[in-house]
Amino acid sequence: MSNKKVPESTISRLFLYLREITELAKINIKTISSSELGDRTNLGDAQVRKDLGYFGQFGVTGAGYSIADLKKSLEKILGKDKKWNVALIGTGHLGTALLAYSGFGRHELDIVAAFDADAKKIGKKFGDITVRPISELEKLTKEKNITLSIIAVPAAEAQGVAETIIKAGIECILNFAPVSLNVPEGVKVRNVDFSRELEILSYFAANKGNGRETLK
Amino acid sequence: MSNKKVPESTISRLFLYLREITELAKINIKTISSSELGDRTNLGDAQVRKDLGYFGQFGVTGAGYSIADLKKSLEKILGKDKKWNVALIGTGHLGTALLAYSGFGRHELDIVAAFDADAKKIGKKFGDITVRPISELEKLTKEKNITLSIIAVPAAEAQGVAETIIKAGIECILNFAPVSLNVPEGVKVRNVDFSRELEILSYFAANKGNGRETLK
DNA sequence: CGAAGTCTGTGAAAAATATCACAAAGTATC
DNA sequence: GATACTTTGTGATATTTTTCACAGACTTCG
Repeated sequence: MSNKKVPESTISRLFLYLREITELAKINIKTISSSELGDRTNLGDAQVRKDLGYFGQFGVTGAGYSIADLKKSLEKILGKDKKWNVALIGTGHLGTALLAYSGFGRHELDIVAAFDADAKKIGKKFGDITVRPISELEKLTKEKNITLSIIAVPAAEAQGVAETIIKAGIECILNFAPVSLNVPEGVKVRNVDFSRELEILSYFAANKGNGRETLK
Repeated sequence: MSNKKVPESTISRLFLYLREITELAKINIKTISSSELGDRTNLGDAQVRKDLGYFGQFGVTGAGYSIADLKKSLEKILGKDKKWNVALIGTGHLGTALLAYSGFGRHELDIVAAFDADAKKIGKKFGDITVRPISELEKLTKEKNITLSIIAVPAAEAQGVAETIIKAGIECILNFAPVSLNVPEGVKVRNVDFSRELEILSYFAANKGNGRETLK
């Protein structure tokens, strides 16, 4: 196991590998080679081995990786052996879609509280979650041991909400608002920005056939 | 203007710059320096200048960039002076949230048709869009001049849907399903994967304070 | 108009990331 | 158990991307 800094892109790919072998485990496949896994994720064999190499030696020379073992190791590395409680701020169209999104449940990531600034939305129920005023965020964070947060509010409010989140003691933010958040050192933000992604695609559409389509 | 290949990350950041100066234009600010713009986007002045440098010279030495001019130039470069028609496939929670999402309209990106495999959803109306069976995708693509597509279907169906999209002649896909799509050369896919983003955050939460938090 | 200050554009350097390529270590087969 | 394959783990290399740093160009102000 190397001591070098692990690129964030490696972490991101590890989740991809884990996702893939979880599917394979379901259909009872026992082993996989780096080249097979590289093909399935469109990433190549060397990338797979390099990424895993940051965390140890998981394979058997000549035979590949045991799916059961690799799955267990990746889950440990990626923190999937623990449960993570998530606060959702903003219960508009997107927020409620996220509440309904089954994908999170499967992954030991659990939205345990929802907040909104709009008085009309307070008290609304989504499954077993009741929408609360943002003023209660700090209290709930302590009570429910919340470590992750999702910002799904309009752009204009996102920075303020981020500050409230940080004051409440949460240090990880998934931001859906299309703004660049300013946060202190130590706070980790990841942005999900649909319209920008779609815009980037439109850039490629605009530049098809003028020599830029090979852009990578 | 350099002839070198433009990194995709540059394109992505150009949209960020454009977003920022569009806000500034609204409040009647006339010029901005690379360092100011770099601060506002948390990207640094050199990055701003380098990114713009791929496409030409837009600034005035000693004075910075004219916001009106830069805005116009970026819009041209990024294809925002044209209109792009988008097909949405999948009208579950996420799909309907996307239909309702006002962000797209503002950006010359327009969802003009929605499709679903579920017979029960066919005919449903969202605003002025009626949900259609996927079998009509190809026809509608021609009729409405659709160039971009959004996949918002369950993971298991995403690959099949992608193939239908490509057969219909659409070459740009924004994929919300948590799978690695396999597409032929020339087709551009971008993935938006909430649960992975949230999982990556949980990795950081899991590794706070053990020397990995400086990971970048 | 000249001096002091500001800010761009861009090569060069550094850092980060991905790919190659191969020795070493295993497996499979006969 | 020897031979032919297969596949890992990892230095070395290549590529990509970011950051630095400064000459040259323009502005501002007295």
